[in-house]
Amino acid sequence: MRGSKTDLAQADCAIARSLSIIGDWWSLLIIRDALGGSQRFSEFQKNIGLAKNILSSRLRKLVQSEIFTIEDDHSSPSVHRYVLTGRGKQLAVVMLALWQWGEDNCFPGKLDYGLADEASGKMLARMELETADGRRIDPHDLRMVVKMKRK
Amino acid sequence: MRGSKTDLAQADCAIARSLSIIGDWWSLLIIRDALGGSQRFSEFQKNIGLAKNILSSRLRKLVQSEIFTIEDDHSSPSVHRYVLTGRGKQLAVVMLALWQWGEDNCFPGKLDYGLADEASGKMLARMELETADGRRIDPHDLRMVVKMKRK
DNA sequence: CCGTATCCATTCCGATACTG
DNA sequence: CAGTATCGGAATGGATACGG
Repeated sequence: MRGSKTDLAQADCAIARSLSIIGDWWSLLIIRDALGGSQRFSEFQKNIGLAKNILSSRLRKLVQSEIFTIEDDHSSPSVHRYVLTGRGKQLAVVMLALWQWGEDNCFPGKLDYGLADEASGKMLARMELETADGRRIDPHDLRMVVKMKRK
Repeated sequence: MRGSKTDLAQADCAIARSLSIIGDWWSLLIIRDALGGSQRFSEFQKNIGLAKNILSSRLRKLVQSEIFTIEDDHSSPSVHRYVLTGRGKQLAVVMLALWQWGEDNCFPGKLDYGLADEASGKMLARMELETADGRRIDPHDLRMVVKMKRK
């Protein structure tokens, strides 16, 4: 098995499994675009600026992984739309976390724009770490370990 | 410029910039391990199971990106520890988001373990989307857009 | 307009061998 | 133990050409 990639899909870790599905640039950027309302092949290509063959293969994989479903567009046959599934939409939490981190750490001058909910027009709040009983944790003080859940 | 990768580091999007730094499997898995307490080369290699040359190059990149700093270990010279910086620790939010998604969507039988804070022994709470005024949003109802911040 | 197919450069990855 | 060096194979990515 030289040169073949490790398969994380069966790993015994939720993070590893997530990454096996969405752990590359393009997939996450596509999903980001979709969360903003894009549905068509050409929209993705234009907004993200990646090659068409890559977009094609990523979309195929994401459909297989049930992040998107394909629906027909009334406007014309042989035109379809890529619509996020429930699982796909749930990735908004991951997106917001990535946005937040990038905003804090990748922009020397502070950013004057952020993520909002379009329907209400309201900005999205920062996400913070909390323990199950509602106490905030500063990431600096956290050591994150895996633990059995209590019944 | 055939075959060369697009550079996302200067993109006008916080998510894209984040991904330019941590947008690959191994980096995120290394950081996950570090959040759990790992600091040494061999620990990472053993826990994650990747080739040494890859680990070496990833650690180098992550040090350059100021996710880790290198500190000496008293135990022996020429042994050093990879210690997470503040920026690095802040990635715990991203990790938790990825864990949550993977737990919900990548495990057919529900998982009987989760992420906890080691010091207090308490489980970490789920993260939810909220608007700035504290109203919860179901991902299903969200359309995420970029918006100017108000002063 | 929506993709698929092909070509080729670059990067990624794993195995191994090697140095201190 | 902590890496570096090198090698071949695989996957990724961009450009372009093509078909519906």
